[in-house]
Amino acid sequence: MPVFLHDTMSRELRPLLTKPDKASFGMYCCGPTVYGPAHIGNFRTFILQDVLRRTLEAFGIKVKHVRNITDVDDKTIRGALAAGQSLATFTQGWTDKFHKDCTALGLLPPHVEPSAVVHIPQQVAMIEALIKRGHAYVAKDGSVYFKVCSCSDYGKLSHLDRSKLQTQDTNSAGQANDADEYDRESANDFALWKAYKPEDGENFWPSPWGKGRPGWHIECSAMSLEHLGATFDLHGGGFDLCVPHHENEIAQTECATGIKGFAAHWFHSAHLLVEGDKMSKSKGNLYTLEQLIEKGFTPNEVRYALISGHYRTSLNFTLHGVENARSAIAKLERWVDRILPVAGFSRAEFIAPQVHEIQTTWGRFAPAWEILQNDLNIPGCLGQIFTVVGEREDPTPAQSRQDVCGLAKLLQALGLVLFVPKAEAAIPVEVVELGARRWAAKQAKDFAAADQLRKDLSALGWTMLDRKDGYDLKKA
RNA sequence: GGCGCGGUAGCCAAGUGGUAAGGCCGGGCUCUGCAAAAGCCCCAUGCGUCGGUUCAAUUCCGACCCGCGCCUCCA
Repeated sequence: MPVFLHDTMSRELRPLLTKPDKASFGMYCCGPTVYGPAHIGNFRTFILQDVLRRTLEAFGIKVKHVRNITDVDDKTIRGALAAGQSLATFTQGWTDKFHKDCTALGLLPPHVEPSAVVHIPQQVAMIEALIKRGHAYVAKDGSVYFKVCSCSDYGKLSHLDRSKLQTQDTNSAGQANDADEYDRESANDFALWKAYKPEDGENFWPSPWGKGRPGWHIECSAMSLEHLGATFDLHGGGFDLCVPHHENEIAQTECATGIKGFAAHWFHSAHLLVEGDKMSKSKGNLYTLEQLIEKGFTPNEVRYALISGHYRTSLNFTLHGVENARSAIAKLERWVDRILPVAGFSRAEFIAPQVHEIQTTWGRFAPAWEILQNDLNIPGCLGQIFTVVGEREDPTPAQSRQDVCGLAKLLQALGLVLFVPKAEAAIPVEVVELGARRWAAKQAKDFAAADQLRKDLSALGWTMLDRKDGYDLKKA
């Protein structure tokens, strides 16, 4: 059974397979706009795409994953000017930060990560093709707009009825949404090329229509065409990108190339709620990975929390949820630690990729793998993993070897890592000393003194966990 | 107005035409000088409401109630 995934356009579950004439499965994902730190909502989408890619690879499909960097648009230009930096310097800084977060979260680097700025010639060529074919027009100020009414099937992704396309009189900022003001023929038309304005500073590029910069939507069309061709296998992004971004991408590419069938499959992930609220800067609930690390969570725990809901259902991200993730991971680690000696594997072997190649079996985790392949049901898969973990009877060595291999492969598909060494806080000298004295008192059966020393330790914010043969000191 | 999503235990969250996975929390037990950790056990006769279809519905159909998203920059 192949991997099945819900497709936004056809609204049905469809198999994901490489075309017979293609060497790999082409997957394009709309990447970040690098004008600030990406927040966990952005990362939920990228992590889900990463799990999809890993799942396809675990299934044996060779994937070509393309995810762009949007490094020219209103926000990046505004940000660079405000920071007094060149656009390139400004966006490189945020790109580096993005890459650092991605690595921490266990995201595999895409095979190609195109920059919009680097692909401006391709965008200009595409706009020229659109004008030539009668799908775009040049406005008085030198801007170029896409003529939506020239594209008969515009809106097919989200099943918009073009005759009922309604553009509101005002936008969310309360400003008039008036076609005349923008020199557009229709308020539905969108910019392919934006003529230079003084507030753009030094950020402009030459074009047949004068200096200016590309519109946002054309960037993705040009980059996907360049790296995956006029048609490819899957296009992903957040649900909010459906309209208008992805509708526009379809229209641009299909009208420019004359080839229908832009992306064969559309993968959209639902948005995140934070503590029950929509995420927004004004509510102060817009977490970045860095903020969560400051709160003491690991990126691995954040990743677990972000994938613990189905991708088509909005997930309520809470701090409590990350704590749940931490407990769940710890439970998994304990189980693996218990079964590893039975299977004859070490922790290092469990984490090392060669273990995954030893056997092709999934052991008792085969059902979990089946569930994951059915519409990327990660919560269902995790539930099944814990069902196995909770089984009463201990497996035989042979069985546990298969289980270990199966679980290792499954965790690799989910991108979750066990036994991540945690940076333990340094233990102050006085705490070490108090601990030693309490242990001595306990050995001497002077329990009154031992209890007092425990109290002293907790007053300093430390707890002492006794084992048979010693003790651990932990920050409370 | 158009398109779409959801309502399952204290919280989070799967799933199925045949009587509710899993995680967290909570409770009990074992262990333990104490405390913790760990292990074991328990924890929804119920899946928004009301009808319908059915031998059987939380699962299908209809109506309704509630919450939400998009149509406007946004993962």
